[in-house]
Amino acid sequence: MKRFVEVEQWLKTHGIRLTDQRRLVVRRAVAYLHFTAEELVKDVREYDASIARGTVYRTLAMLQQAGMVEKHDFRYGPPNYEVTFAKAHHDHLMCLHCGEIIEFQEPRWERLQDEVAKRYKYQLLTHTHKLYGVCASCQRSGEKRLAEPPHLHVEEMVA
Amino acid sequence: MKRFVEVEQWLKTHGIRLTDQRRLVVRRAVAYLHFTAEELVKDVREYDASIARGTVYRTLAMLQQAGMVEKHDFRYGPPNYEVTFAKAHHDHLMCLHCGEIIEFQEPRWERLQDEVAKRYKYQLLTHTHKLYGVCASCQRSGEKRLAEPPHLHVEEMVA
DNA sequence: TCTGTAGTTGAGACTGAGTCTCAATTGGCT
DNA sequence: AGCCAATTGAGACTCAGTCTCAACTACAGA
Repeated sequence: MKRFVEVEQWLKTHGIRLTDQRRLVVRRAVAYLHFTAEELVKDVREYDASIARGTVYRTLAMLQQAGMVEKHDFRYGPPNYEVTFAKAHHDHLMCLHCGEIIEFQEPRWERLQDEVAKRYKYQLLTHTHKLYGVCASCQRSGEKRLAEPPHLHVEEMVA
Repeated sequence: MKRFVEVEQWLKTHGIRLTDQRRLVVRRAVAYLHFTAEELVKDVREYDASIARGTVYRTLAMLQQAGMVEKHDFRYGPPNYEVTFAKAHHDHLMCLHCGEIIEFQEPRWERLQDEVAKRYKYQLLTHTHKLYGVCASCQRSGEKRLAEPPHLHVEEMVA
């Protein structure tokens, strides 16, 4: 992971005032790949029990605004956040059994999209493209039950 | 719209027991293009004030299960339901200013999807593909404010 | 380094959307 | 017509997220 100073610098240049709470939220966020707001709330509270839930939500909204994280509505459970800082655009493929999320790029899509937008005279701003299926290993284990919301592992705090 | 008898017949063959409440919910649902659960609750209550909110949600879940409606998570507000009874697969293009939703088909996508799924050895089940932008008329009127959840018009009860 | 102030925070009440429970009711097979 | 499993209404409950406001704090400027 990038030195954290870089991220802080970047936040400052985006007019974001740095507080201890924000530093913590951002640090913990970058330690994840995908996470839900509530998971992050729980996680940061292990480092600072007094941090308010509202603060986490506010910070996430701010980071999203600044383009550092993206909010994704997957099919099950609450929205998932993803840190996209210095990351190329990609779409998602999700396993409905184990909740695994694969990110992939497919430039040919982007072209088709532009075509569709032109067809309807839309000025395209964003898009979401999500594929849902069953991953190879779940196919093998032949599980029957349907997806729980994807589960995350807590990693160590980034220095 | 199709004669309602047809729809009822179809429900029966899908093992769905017909009750007055279900008949009402289904009739009102097919009167819309896209609607949210709460909009439908409010709407059916104009015909039967005593209908329980839970009944509407249960019926929607059932119709979804049976493949008669689809649930879409658009970017703003609660999920949107769409009656897909006897309707070909399509994706969506939404205007972030006025909430207009355009349905379009793009078979070339389906092929690309299969390719991606194969690449990761996924068995593909479904997908969602949503484009967001600004429609031609909103571009002209140059509105600044961002999307309210799409707004619906209540149509007359289908006979 | 100090200060003023606009921006940020914690706490907790509040909201919206959806789920659950359970006793009472009902559809539809026989 | 009678039976009983499925369905319903009512309302309590949950979960995720928002809002309010007094107290606190980052940081630009003196």
